[in-house]
Amino acid sequence: MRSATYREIKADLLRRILGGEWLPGSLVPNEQQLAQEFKAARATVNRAMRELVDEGIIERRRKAGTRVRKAPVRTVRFAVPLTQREISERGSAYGHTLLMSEIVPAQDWLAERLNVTSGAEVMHVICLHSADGEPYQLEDRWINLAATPAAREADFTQNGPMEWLVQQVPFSDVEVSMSAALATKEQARLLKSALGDALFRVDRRTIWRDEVVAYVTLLHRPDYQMTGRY
Amino acid sequence: MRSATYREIKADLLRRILGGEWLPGSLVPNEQQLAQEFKAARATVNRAMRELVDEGIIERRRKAGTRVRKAPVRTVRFAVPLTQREISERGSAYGHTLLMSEIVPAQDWLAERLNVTSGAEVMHVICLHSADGEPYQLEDRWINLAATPAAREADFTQNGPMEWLVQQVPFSDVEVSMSAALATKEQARLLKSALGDALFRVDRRTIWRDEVVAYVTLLHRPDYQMTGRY
DNA sequence: TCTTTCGTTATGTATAGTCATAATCCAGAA
DNA sequence: TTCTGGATTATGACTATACATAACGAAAGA
Repeated sequence: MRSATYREIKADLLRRILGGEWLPGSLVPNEQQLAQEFKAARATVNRAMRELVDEGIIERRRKAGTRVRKAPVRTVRFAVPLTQREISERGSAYGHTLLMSEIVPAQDWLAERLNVTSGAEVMHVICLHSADGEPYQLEDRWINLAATPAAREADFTQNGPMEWLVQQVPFSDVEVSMSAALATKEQARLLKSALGDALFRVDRRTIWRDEVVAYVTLLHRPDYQMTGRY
Repeated sequence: MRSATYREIKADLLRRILGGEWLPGSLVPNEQQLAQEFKAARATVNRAMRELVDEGIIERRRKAGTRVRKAPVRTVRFAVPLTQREISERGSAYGHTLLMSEIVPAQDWLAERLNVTSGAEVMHVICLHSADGEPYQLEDRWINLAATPAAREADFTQNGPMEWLVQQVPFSDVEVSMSAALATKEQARLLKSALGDALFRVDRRTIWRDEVVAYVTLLHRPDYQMTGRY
């Protein structure tokens, strides 16, 4: 019998778990035994098992051994696309209109979100993204000028503020929160929907080197869905 | 100089990338060179780099070498909690009321979602979850009885249908989609909110062994937020 | 000039052996 | 009886080596 690859081992272990052969909570044979069974090196079995840990299928503790998780870690991964890419990958024509761009002192609520002193200069940009000419997303962004002074000279007519920011801070940490919100009159007008429609709202804080670079609210049309998979 | 661990190597590579020493798109030294630099084995460098690939920081291709990603993979991971756990971990008292439980033939729209023939028997369960006595989430679930016949005898008054299902199929594949919806009169009444409020809606299809086991719609109170992090 | 072939190269995977570390368990002391 | 300190054990990590594989690129052939 030929020795198995780590992928084959991983697939086989997964099969036994999903197939109910090894029940949740039960102890899995140790690396030595499995290595022998699959005629592979212990390191190979180890790699297969490590990936199963990453996927939340099993739990491992030194000396205690390896167990099938009782309640698998259930997380969904959502892709967070740039609006422009999201639209063009659907095959639609992307466009955006800069509705506002001004520099103002930060209000209290904003200063807290951006983690700056109240009254510090921030840039406020409102931008409407469209797909095939139809309104798609309303972007309301606040940029911390202390963290990214280059924003003063940025031209958001060519690239939207989102694309610009991603170029500035490609490896940022981001906090996201999603909720539902009722459309105000102004929002409804811009998104060509009705006053009081339920809009899907995404709030993001972009953090880079312990500074909040930007805070943005994205409002989507009522029919918008964000989908993901385990 | 002592040889570095894979964690140290990974941290150092990350530092150089985040610190701007290695710019997006640029070529990273190969494993040999890095192994020499860190006085470690190639396998150790390899492991560090593989984890950076997992995290979407770098891209690797045989022969072509390793590059810093230009547009890092941006995904958010959301924990998908069981409602009961979500509430009790907040320190609130959990409760639920079974509002309906009946077996009916599947309508066309549902048959499509459950991937069964139109008219097949499905179980329809509606359940209201509460935190500290206040309505928290309205669960409207359809269970494919062909896939989980045991649901006929299940008692959802002790454990909610969600907990029951997780026990039945602990390792399921799940499709999630989130959106905003307007509260109907009935929904508003149950959630003690107002008619026409914007509710945060989550739809989930639970798939196990290529069968759709259940389809559920979860409606949250207007102030509900789902948060995550990169 | 265009195409095919093949050598080179960087990553991908596997191996055996070693040492490190955390956790369990048990024996013996207080 | 309770506590403490090893002995044991399973995973975690690292090394050196080897071969596999994908892809680039240059040389050979049409």
